[in-house]
Amino acid sequence: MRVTREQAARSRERIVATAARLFRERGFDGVGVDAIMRDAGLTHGGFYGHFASKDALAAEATTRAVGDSMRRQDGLAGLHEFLSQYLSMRHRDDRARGCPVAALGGDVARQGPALRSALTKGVMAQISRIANLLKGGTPKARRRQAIATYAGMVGALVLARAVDEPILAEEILTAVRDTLDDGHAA
Amino acid sequence: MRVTREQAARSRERIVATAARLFRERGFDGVGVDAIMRDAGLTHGGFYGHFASKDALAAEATTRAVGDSMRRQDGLAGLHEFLSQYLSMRHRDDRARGCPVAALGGDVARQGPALRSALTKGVMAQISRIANLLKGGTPKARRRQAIATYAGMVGALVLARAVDEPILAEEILTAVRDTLDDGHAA
DNA sequence: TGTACATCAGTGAACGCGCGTTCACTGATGTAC
DNA sequence: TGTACATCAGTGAACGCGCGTTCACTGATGTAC
Repeated sequence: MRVTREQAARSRERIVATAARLFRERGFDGVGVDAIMRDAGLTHGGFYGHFASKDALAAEATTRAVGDSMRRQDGLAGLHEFLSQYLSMRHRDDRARGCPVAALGGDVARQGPALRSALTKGVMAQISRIANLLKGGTPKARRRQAIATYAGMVGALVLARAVDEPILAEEILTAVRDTLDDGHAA
Repeated sequence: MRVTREQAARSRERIVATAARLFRERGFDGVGVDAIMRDAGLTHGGFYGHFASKDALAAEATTRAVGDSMRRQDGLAGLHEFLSQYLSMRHRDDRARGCPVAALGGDVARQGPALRSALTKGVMAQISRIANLLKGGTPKARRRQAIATYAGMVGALVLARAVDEPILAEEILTAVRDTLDDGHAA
């Protein structure tokens, strides 16, 4: 049955938000169109009224995830707070709402160009933001340090998630957090 | 037709080696049993004479990839050489023979326990090796620094591969290489 | 050492299932008068 | 404002394809005598 135009827009919205969550949680190949639609409270047949393909949704969902992720950081006071939130067991165990670069970075190289482009924008935005949080040195040095900091963060999260022992995961997160904090203070 | 026992052992060997390569290149879900068997010069029907399941092969192939990766480092002189090899565009563009942790780390959390365990062993071995290459400080401090170094390496590689602009990829690799080299020298 | 039979590595067709996509249909919404 | 018709968001069945797995079969190897 037909629904209000406004309600249809809300449906589309819900599909994108659900996909942004599920793709991060289970990967692009780990979630089907039917799972997304069911989670959004619809049936899978209606999907193609909203999107041209699963790939098209994936690109839009990735853009959404990146945007949400950046917006979430707006409330953070500084790099120290950012680090301790990013490098936490809570973040490790919450792929669905966590950093899309860490969650999807490994897969994205095998996906379409739209998707890659969306994630690349996320990487660039994140580097710029970290660079702005750094103090002292030339802009060039700050950018270099921002890249190294972000790489350490993403690597630590990937490692902490890959490893099957929570104690080791925690050790990794703590070691990188402390090291980056030190480097920042110095 | 039946073949020599020796030849059968070589077949099995070839399947594992092929899988270790293809899984890193395209991910676990990106390669089918038939593709692996074809690449190994066999037909897919014979697969289950060698392995209980695709998952069982994946675990063995991951162990193999980790072992090969560690063995490859034996010839390296020190951390500086290791860093410049790991953080190179050549490594970025050669998933198939590169670091299995960077190639599979993102996927492994959604896979079976045998696979995760294989990759966890790789992470632990790599951390120990880097710690041994470091000089000065307590063993505890060296381990902490080794973890931070490894996280930076893995993160840099993941980012460089995720990003769709080679110039940015190179900038990331160089920035992390320089930063880690500096930290090591200091 | 030679012969006869059992074994079993590898082949290729087939099965079942899930997934992306399509399509005819429904019935409430939107629009023209 | 009310009525009649067109539109179209959403439904649910169906299609085609690929993939993991199974299986009957082949014929060379391994073994027992």
